[in-house]
Amino acid sequence: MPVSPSTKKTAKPRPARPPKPDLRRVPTQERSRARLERILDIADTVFAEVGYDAGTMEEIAARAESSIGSLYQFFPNKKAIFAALQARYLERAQRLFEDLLKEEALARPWHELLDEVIEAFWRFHCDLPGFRAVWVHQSITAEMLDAGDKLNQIMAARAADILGAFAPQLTPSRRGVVASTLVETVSALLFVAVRRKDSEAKRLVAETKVMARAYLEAVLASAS
Amino acid sequence: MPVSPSTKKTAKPRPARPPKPDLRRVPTQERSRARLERILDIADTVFAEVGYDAGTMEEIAARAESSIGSLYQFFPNKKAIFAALQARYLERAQRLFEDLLKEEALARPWHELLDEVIEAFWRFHCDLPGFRAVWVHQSITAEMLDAGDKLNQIMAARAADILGAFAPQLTPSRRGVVASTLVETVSALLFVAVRRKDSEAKRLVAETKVMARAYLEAVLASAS
Amino acid sequence: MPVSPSTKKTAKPRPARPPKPDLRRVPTQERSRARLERILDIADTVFAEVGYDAGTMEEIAARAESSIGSLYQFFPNKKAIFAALQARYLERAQRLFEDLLKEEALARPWHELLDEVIEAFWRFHCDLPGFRAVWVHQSITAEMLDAGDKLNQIMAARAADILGAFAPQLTPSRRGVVASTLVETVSALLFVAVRRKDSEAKRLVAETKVMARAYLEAVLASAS
Amino acid sequence: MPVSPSTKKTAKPRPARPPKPDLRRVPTQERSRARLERILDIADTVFAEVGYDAGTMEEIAARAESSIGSLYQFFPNKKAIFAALQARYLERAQRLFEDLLKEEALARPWHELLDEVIEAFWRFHCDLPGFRAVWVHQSITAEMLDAGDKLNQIMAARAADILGAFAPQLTPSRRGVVASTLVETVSALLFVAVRRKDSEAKRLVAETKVMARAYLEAVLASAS
DNA sequence: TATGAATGAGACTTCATTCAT
DNA sequence: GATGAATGAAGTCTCATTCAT
Repeated sequence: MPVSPSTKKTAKPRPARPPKPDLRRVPTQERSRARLERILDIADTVFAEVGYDAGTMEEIAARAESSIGSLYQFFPNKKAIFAALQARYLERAQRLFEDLLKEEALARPWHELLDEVIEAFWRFHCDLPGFRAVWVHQSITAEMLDAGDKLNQIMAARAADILGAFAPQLTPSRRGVVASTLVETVSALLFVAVRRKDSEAKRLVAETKVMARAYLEAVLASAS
Repeated sequence: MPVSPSTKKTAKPRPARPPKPDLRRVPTQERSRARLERILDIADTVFAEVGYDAGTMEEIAARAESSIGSLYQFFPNKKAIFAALQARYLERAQRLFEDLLKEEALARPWHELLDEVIEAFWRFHCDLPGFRAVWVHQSITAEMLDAGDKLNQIMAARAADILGAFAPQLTPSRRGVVASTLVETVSALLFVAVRRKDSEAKRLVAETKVMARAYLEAVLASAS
Repeated sequence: MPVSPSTKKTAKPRPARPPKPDLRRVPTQERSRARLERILDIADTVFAEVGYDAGTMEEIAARAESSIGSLYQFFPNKKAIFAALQARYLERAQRLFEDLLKEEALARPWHELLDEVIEAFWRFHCDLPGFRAVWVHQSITAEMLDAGDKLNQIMAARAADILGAFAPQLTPSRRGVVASTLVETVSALLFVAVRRKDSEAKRLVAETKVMARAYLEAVLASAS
Repeated sequence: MPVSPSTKKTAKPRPARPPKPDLRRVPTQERSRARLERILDIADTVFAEVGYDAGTMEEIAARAESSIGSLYQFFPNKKAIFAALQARYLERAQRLFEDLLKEEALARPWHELLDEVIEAFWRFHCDLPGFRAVWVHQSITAEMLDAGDKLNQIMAARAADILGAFAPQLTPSRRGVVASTLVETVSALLFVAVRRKDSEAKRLVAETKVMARAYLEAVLASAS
């Protein structure tokens, strides 16, 4: 788990204008919602192409065929756009796994399930090219770091649950470690895979499955 | 998502000046060599602390108790400093593995060797905090990206060699895939581990070993 | 093993950067001192002409035949320039009164002294046209407000001292009130006078003397 | 009187569009009149709180529970709102003095009248906190400057009339100077008083009366 | 008429890089 | 060679004003 010793808000004596909300205008109108989504899509692409720092607000506005002013009507600042992207990916990934791990899933052999999850996550990566860029950037700014870890943490927690169903012989603590290791490994290998050319990528995804399965079997064997 | 990655105003009419070399003045003098090394050390720290973009030339110069002018006598621009850092890490990592994998190493059981390599690489991460920061940033700028991959590629090549000695039954192509997968996994997990707090990090390193060994055994088993 | 100068992976929990100092680079060089003074002179003029908010950094830089960058090498931000102007005026005004109110001054009839002080302050206003603009702006921003009052307070304190010498029959508290009232009146009337055309201004200054003297006489009469 | 509005570098090459009228739509409807008044009240508060430049149209619209569009239906631009505020204060102040200086007033001793006027003007200041803010800002923009002076000029003219009744021995020209000086002094001191804390403010108002009376007595004495 | 989303000029500020001393 | 003052392009963000609905 990330250290985050910082939950304290530090009790600033400052009369404290509240930190700008991430969304300035909440779009209820159909049209506006579409525009906001469009802006996020563009920003995603831009950040993916040149990175967070080099991606300028002007570029985003221009590509969205919008004006800088409009951008700032939706987001109070550049960071907020990035945060919104992270949130969007986080939500999408969560939904992906929720869809995948319904109750009936647990009825099947675990390695089938494992393969399927890996496969699904792989498609997720492929379909959303910005994901990697946005997620990798996490390490640069301290504030964004925790947000970055969050996804893996959530997935690890879910994986630990599943693991409980399949391998009750593992202590909860051990389950946590194993789940976390598994998630990080798969996550990392898929990250690498996206950058590879197609054939290589496929091979790497396949290897990821082998790796995950072998690891889990080893863990189970040593725990029996 | 809009494709048009080309709206950039780049296309400068500038008639293609040749790219600046990464090192302006090759320091032959003893004193100068030390200074260059010092600058790199500082830059490493700075980038590690605040990231590439937020790390300013002035900050680096100041901390190195040097002047901006001096910086530019060694490096033609900021990117060159970063590139030099990458090169330095690349070289160090290579040397690390060369030291580790001398001929006598091959006489021992492979899983012992594997553990040792992982352990050594882990210490490498711990001792050089800038490593991670520098390496993670790779993904931001296209030019730096390949440089980032290079290290893993080199390590993978070396690992494939070793693998040839221990598992001659694998085809060279398969050896390549397995070695690469292994290197990426270990690399990724150790990256994650550095950010964890101590006890957790240790556990993750241990899991990394389990994972690597299980994977290799699975590969060998299926190839026999 | 590599050198690794700073093993701390601290990632700084930034310790509350101190508020930017008002002067970035303290100019020791002759040349630089002149430049800084020049910048202040220009800024003074600009603010006097169009006011603080409408006076842009670019305008100041351009008129000083300098670049924006240079401006920011001396002052961390626009507010700092304004603060420097206030400080400069404060100091000049203080020096003016110190020069005027040496010990021998007390030997003369008080109304002569009063006339002289008013006259001197009037010349001060005339010679430094920015004074009024800078001082009047005080009321806009809360931070600047106190600074703005400071001058009158200082002058009032000095006036109270003098009053003690000439009118020992007044209680200290009453001396304070009278001095403050006097200073505010003179100050205000001279502020008005600067904006008048020459002949009118002269008449107003003369009236100011009449007013001040009449007030003081009334005060003294009622206190005897 | 200060004519010189011309030292500015203005001289816009713009082919002189006629200045927008200050009021776009003259509200004849009952409802609209109320709304306009409401907007002015809010604007007054906003400007008083944060100053002219920092007070945004959006803030004014929001607080008036109106929309930006509506604002622009009443006023062609921000400056016009400010001008309207000035006009309103001007009118109110005029009315105040008209009420105060009816014919029967001239039957009483002049110093009683003087005290009463000062007292009334003081209450005016206290009741309308925006007054000071609006009036002080006058000095910033040239166009607003003259408007700012206007009030004092009008009051001075009225005072000169009264003075004619009480002190026929003064030449009309002298009467003008004295009246103007008096008005500026009282005005300035009351401006200062509003910023003081209550007890001090009261004392300063009292001193203002002393000052005004003493001045007038001195003037009358020297003219007899 | 009323609304408030959209616009974009323009403000402040940073920082890589140059160059005179 | 060393220095660091000077430069100015470029980036973020604000806000008066317009205009389609």
